[in-house]
Amino acid sequence: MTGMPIDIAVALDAVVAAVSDDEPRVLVRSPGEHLPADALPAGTFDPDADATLDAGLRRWVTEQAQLDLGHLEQLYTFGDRGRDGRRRVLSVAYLAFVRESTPRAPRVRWHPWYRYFPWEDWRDGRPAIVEDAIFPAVEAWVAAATDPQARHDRQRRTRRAIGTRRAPWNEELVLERYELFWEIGLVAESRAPGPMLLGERMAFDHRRILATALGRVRGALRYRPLVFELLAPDFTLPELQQTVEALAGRRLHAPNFRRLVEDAGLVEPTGAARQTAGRPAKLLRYRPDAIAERPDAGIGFR
Amino acid sequence: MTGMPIDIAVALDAVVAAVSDDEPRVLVRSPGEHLPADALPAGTFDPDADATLDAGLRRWVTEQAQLDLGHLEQLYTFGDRGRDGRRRVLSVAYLAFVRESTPRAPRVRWHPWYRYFPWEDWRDGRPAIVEDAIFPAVEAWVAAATDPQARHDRQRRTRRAIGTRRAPWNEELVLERYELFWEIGLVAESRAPGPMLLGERMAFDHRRILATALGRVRGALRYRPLVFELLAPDFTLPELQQTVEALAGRRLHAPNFRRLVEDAGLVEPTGAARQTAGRPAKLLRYRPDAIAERPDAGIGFR
DNA sequence: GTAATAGTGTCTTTCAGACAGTATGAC
DNA sequence: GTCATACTGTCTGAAAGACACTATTAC
Repeated sequence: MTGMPIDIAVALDAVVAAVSDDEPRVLVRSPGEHLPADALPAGTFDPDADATLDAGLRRWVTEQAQLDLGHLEQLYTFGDRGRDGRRRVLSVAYLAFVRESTPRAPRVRWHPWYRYFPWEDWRDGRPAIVEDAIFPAVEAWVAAATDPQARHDRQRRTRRAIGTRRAPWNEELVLERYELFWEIGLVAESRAPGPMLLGERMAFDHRRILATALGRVRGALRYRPLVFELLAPDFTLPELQQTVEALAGRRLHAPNFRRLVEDAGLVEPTGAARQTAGRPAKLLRYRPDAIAERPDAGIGFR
Repeated sequence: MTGMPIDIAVALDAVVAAVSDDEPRVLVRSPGEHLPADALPAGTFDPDADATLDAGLRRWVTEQAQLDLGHLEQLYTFGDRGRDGRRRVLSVAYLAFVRESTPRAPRVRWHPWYRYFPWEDWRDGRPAIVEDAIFPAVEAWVAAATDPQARHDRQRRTRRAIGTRRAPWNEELVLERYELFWEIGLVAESRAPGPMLLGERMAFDHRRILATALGRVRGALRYRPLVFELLAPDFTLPELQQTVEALAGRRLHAPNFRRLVEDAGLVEPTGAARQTAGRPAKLLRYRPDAIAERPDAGIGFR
């Protein structure tokens, strides 16, 4: 009834994220033989070796990066035919967080996430690349549509992905933006890359997976206490804020951030303090019970 | 570097949802040979026949139910070893919406969603099953933990999944509840089912997939204009409200609902009206431009 | 003292929930 | 007129953003 069995190679791809020096970083394998550009840690799923997909993924990451993953969640399953030009047809992508970026292994490194997406970091205001490169290129693409209906569709898609005067830039639509740029030929991975290429390229469709991950992280930040997976057990409120800002890609208002976190009951003081250049900051720890009390506890900034 | 190719059978499972007569319904295959209980439409993914996972899924649903799907989104990929006791080890689940529940095919029927989850429908207040069956059973399970640490963990998990005085029932945690009941033996699919079994059973792990879907729908309702996929092109505001209530599993305040929908700019009047037993209701249509203007436009009820 | 960073109090706007009341149809 | 359903206006309270201000360190 459900057809003859057909066997397919299944890959597991890992987006392993950390934040250090206020910079979101992602674990990548450096280029080498068979690897034209940076690639995510990945491997084949072997059901005989691993009971679950999670377990298989953890095993590959340990093997390739000597790293034990903390929080792990499934991202998306990509199944385009010949998506990476090889035999593999299905790949299940996962998103993982680790507390520190110290562990290393040969051929693997922590790379700043925004090198692949320079247009996504608005912490110092709107990046020049948006004004100088993206808006003109996308506007030209919209204008190039001959059919009025097609032009209207492009207009709408553009407005959603990169905003306009009326519709502001939506920081969560990372994937929509990347796919738009891919289609227009603004990224090296495009089928027909144009003369101007944005950001660093990755192997296969790994930058698309990374875009999916960044969008997911930004959406989840508000609703779930994800950030704490990236911080040391003890941290200060400014450190927490800077980590959130790094991932959200924009600045937050410190007094309000403080109130949001405290009112949510997400943290408690340890009693100690951390030396800084100014007034010392109180050390805090995460209070896991918060999630039981308020099931949607996150840092509800807008 | 990424290991020898290993081939795996990949299944596609479809949760196809519709709302008719104020009742959320899901498309199921009726029991028969090789099918011990209701099952979701499903089939094997064949990359030679279908370029994408989506396309394969649409083909299977068309074949099994003579039904063309509208909106389709990926739900989750399940990969537990021997999850359905047969050879298949991976299954990619999708969620689809259709506007009407008219089309049919042999051995396939529209079944009320809440038959599988009677504890999820709070439209007429808290269901008796929650008070009479679920709370006692879960409390007994918590109390049965000998280790104090284990008891505390069970306590916390319970509080999150089904609430208490302080923590209210969270309508989105459908999967957490189902998994809790599965573990305690309150559903027929459990490894060790107890004497009391809640809701109708399904084949394989399909009820778990259905729980994932219901949780996803409830979460997405607030942020994305999903409901309109389930309604005829013209509809009244009360119809819209009842459809949302059916999926959310609870009643909403009509005046506020009206304001939320109108302020979001999600609908516009067609000019016509629908006859009812009282004052006629104005007919509306969905305004797709709303999503471009306010990218997070949904029906933001709490 | 100044500079630098951490932290507090309060005003204002926004928005969702409650509720009282009005409108328009069938009978 | 009554009944039933659709729709409107207004108050209220919670929460988030802006902003002015205070606190505690190093120098």
